[in-house]
Amino acid sequence: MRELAKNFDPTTVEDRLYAMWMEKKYFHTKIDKTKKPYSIVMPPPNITGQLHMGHALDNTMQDILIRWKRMAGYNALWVPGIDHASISTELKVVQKMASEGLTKADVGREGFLERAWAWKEEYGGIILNQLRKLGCSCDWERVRFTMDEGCSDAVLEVFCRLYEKGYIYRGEKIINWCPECQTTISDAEVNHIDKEGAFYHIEYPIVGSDERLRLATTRPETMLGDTAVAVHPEDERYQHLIGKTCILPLLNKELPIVADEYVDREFGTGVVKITPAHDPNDFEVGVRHNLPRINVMNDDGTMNENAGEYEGMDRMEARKAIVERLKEEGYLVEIEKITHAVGCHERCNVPIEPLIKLQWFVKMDELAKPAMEVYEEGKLHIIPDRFGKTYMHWLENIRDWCISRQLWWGHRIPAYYCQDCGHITVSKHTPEKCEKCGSTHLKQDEDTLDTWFSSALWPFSTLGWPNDTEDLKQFYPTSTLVTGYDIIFFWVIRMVFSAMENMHEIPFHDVLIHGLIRDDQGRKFSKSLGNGIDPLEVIANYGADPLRLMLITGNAPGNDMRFYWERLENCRNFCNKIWNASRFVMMNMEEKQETKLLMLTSADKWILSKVNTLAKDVEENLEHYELGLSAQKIYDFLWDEFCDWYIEMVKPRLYNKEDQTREAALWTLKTVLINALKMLHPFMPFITEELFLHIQDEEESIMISQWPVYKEEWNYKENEEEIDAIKEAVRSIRNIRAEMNVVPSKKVQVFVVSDKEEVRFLFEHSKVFFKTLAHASEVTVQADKTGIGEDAVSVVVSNATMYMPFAELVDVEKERERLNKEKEKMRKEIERVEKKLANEGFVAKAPQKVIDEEKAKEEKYRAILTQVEERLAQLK
RNA sequence: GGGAGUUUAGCUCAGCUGGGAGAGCAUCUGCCUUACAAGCAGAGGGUCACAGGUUCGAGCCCUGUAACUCCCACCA
Repeated sequence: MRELAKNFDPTTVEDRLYAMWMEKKYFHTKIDKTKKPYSIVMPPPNITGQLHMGHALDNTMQDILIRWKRMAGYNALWVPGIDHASISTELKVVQKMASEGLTKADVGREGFLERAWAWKEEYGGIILNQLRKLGCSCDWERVRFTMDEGCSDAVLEVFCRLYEKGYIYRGEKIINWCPECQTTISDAEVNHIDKEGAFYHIEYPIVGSDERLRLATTRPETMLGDTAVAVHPEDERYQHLIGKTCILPLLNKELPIVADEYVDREFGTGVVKITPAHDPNDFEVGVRHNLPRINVMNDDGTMNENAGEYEGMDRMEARKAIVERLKEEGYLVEIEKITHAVGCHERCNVPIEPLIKLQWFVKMDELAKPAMEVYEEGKLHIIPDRFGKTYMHWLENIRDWCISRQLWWGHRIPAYYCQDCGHITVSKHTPEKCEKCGSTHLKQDEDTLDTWFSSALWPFSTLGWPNDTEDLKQFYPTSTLVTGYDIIFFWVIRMVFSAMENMHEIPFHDVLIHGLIRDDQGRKFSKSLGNGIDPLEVIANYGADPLRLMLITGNAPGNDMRFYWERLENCRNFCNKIWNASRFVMMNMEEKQETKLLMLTSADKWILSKVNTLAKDVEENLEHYELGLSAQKIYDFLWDEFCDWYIEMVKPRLYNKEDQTREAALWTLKTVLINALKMLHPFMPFITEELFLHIQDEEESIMISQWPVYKEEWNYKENEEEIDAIKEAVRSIRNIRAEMNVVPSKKVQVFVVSDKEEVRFLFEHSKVFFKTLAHASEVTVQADKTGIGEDAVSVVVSNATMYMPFAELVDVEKERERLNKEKEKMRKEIERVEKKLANEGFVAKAPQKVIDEEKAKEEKYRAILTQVEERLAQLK
């Protein structure tokens, strides 16, 4: 048994223990058909990412579940992995090349990919190493990467299958274009940000009339692509204009005035300019009215040849120029300042440009149905359940998913275009010739797939699909997916429908959703605010265990949480507390323990009973994913019950080597501590392992030790009641002493008076607790007040009155006042209970248990009142 | 416009199926008591946002109101 340092120092244990766990291969999971499987696939962090608080929370939760299930005898598997993060990584590599004066065009596709892979090799694993610092017990022999061979194979397989079934198609539709990143993005990647803007009121002259049609737009530059003006079909103001034409200012083009339900009569002037090539709604209107689509912009956000004299200008410059010109020519009648939501790319915050492009899409309506069904049928659980609404709402309103990206880093779309007949061959393997005309002039699509396409397959691709692997048989569907609410629509939904389509089975049974970690002012962590807190720094300064505990306590499931250093310090202090408690236990176990018949005392049985109840509660909370509650209960048990009460109660027995119950005390200390440490291990893996290895030598690691379960033989209800009575008495004495400013060094005699024999028996055998816990010099238990002078202060508890003669310092007046206060309090309590018990409805309808409890209270209060009154009478 | 969440002690938040309001931090008092001052003992502090309702009983369930937050959405 090694000597423990006085304080817990995480830096000296964490790496050593992690290395030990690795070496003993505890993280590696072998398939064991005799055990029930429990599996989690880790949400793969981006290879561009650094570990942040969100990862720390997400992975702590997963590690808790996995460690718990592993100890509880499950065949527990946690698959780690990383995501290629197409767009972020591509940007990083482009940036790096830029510093060398190179562009993508300079190095070409092959050269670029070489650099990207090199980048991945260099930086991609960093975040996984950071997870090790956190203590994550993933199976590192199963690390996957979204672009590794197997995952890539799964991607191609799914693409081909969906294409064959008609769920993947290529079409010319209006998509979200990021002029900055030069790629399409999906609807989910667009953030609507409120921005200051203007509503430009413009007048379009009616052909063959002096009338002018006034309309308002936030994007005047797109008027160059207008191909109609629309009004509501039932709008009385404009009935006479429907079917006529108007003149598009600046271009002097004639535009039809069409009627369409889309127009809101109440909004603006009730007239909308229709630009099918630059607005999704206008696009729809264009389809209904067969309008031409005129694209006036280039991919980089500058105006193109259709913009006439504005060609080459940036879209914002063009806006200014056009507004200026409209003003000059008298078409602009008003500029109204407004704030409106502008769709921006979530990654670069540049306003997206709706453009019509030929892209690949996943047809969603059919695929979404099974994903909704499994939730509605209760096969897929979302915790907390309120997020089920987010899930359903998104699925109900889902639109086709644009999956092609104009990027090089990613899974290249397996579509091959025949240069002769134009036929598209979609195939996992590069086809030698066109499947239609046999031509060998084939050219593969240049685009890659949305990153989320591969992540959507993660639960089964990581287990070996499309091969029929043993891992899939044992661990699929996975048990729990842990992720933040901000990612439900990006990922969770896509995993569910992908699984339903390809596996015909849900990807996971439970989805555990957590919130965001914010700074102490409630703001999101962000680079621009510079308010980020690096988990690795926290770990270096405080340890991984305090961080983990802090992240999961004091927070309701799914709620956001603020990062407070004070809370972290408190968790660090808790580490120190259990460290020292363990140190205390060990200090007393120095000599070889003899195996005697144990004589358990009430205190021993009480704490055993408590730890037993704890096991039951913790299990129940964990089953319900109430991780924070279970951790809190272990914390409270260890600090309050075990340290503050049991250890203090047991000290005299330990210090007296002749004590008959000394061995029982040691055994109980050790047993209870080990049980509590085991329960705490999933939450705080390092410190619990370190202490466990010091305290016992029966098991080789806490990580693979037996999880504590409730035992009926440790249910000592009577002893719990006894010790509770002692605690109440001790607390009362402490209270009085503090109130009267009696210093701890002053020992005072205590008389315990009770006319009940069994109470006297209990106190007679608990004298020691008053001496050690309540600074009593001598304790006398008796049936009446014989020999107790008037100068004693009294304190009344449920089953006894205690008297303490303080000799010189008792002020009878003050004592009377105090007792009267107590009397009044009891009167009120009795009144309350009486009222309750007199209520017929209560007696008739409340459960018997509650009624009995109330009756017991009444009895107790009456007893106290009687004793207080007796004492008052004595004082006179 | 739709949906969700929040409102509990000075601050940050718990409170799991309705049965006498809790924690951490902060404040005040007394203690370096031989595991721990990163500690121990004690204290103060709350109309559980507001108004109704259901119930024998509501912080918890229902309705409405207010304030704040978040998500979704094509009002040009």
